[in-house]
Amino acid sequence: MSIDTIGVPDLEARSGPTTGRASARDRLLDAADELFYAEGIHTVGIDRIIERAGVAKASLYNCYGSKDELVRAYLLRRHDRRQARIQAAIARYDTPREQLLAVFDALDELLADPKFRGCAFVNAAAEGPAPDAVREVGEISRSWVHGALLSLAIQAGASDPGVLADQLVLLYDGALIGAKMDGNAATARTARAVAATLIDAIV
Amino acid sequence: MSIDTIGVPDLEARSGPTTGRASARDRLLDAADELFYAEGIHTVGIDRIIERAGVAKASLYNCYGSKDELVRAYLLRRHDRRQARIQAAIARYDTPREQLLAVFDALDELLADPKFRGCAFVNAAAEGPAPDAVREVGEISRSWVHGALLSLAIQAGASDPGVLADQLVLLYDGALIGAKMDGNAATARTARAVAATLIDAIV
DNA sequence: ACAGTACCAGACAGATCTGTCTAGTGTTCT
DNA sequence: AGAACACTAGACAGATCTGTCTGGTACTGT
Repeated sequence: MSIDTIGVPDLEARSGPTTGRASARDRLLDAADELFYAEGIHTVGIDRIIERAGVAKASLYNCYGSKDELVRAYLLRRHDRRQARIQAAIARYDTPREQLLAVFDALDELLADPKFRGCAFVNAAAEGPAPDAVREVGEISRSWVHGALLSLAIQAGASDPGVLADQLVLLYDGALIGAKMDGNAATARTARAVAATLIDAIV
Repeated sequence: MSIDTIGVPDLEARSGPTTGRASARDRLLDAADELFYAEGIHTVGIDRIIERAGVAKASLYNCYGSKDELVRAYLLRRHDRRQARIQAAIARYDTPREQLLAVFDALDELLADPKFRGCAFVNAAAEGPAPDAVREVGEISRSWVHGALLSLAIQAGASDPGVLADQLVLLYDGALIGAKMDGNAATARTARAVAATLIDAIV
């Protein structure tokens, strides 16, 4: 007890802006992110999360109100990361063609991560009749991806950009599933190759 | 009670070969199939299954030993149906090219079914760290699909049939996911169109 | 100094889960 | 008639789940 109490000021001096440790809210989100993604939302109970976060149960319900809302926060964070990853990949290139293919390069990196366990939105939706939070955030993320690919397809001068975007989303999904189910990280490169064929054919 | 008892001989006269009602084992598998697929394995408890099957709990454990083994039977049945569906689609055509595309026609029919809730194997795997039964049957089914496509790709004279088979599996997976997540049954036709492009390009 | 805030520790309620066990019913085969 | 069999009904154990509530600690701003 006293050791913990003494430790806090040390951390405070070293790192954060105001508080030393991350806030209970942030630690909860970190723990939820790791556990939900690795083991599934249904499988992971509140108790495991608060234990890993080093947080009292009351704090969880103070910060998030319910498990469902914690799930929403978890998925929103996953979406933020996906968005950032794809935008960063796109930013590395200048032409729409290269930018479209860069999306699959980013996917390739993702699949190579040993912590990869599939798409968080697909996994969450597959666990059963999805609560509102799961459907809503899933829809947000999927339509964002579709929109990003559509926008690039238009810039690439595709004759039918809507069709191309649908095809590329299909490849994106297929690579994610294949990598998860078969443990085969090469699916992103397969998808990239098909994408290149489609882009070059349709433009 | 007596009404049920009287009803049995009637059913016996009408239908089944030896017994009137289907056996407890079969009724359990029917109930498990519907409930697990519609709502998820984790979500559906034993009690719901035995209630729908009209079967005593002891009978479930007599027939299957555990919930996990019932899950295995459920997935094996799903695999059998998938196999039958694809084989039937292939049997309708003569040329390998048409047969490959027929796989996606069969998929199209599947997605149009209002009961469609995604791929049972993907869903089961997404619920969390998968028990042996889930991993084993999932692997059986996925490698069977891959093998079927590979065999057709060889017959079609593809220069690199392994690559083509990988690409087609990717499209198959992508269509399944897209249809589930976006409620868009058109993904099978999108996948079919891409498949046609790939087949015609590579052969 | 003191109120307010953020947090921790853990008991508790009420529901639900898998799996076991007892006891009894009805049919079939010999 | 009687043994074997498949099955039903439901209590029960033991674990686990979400969410609430009490009581206490430590730091912050005034």
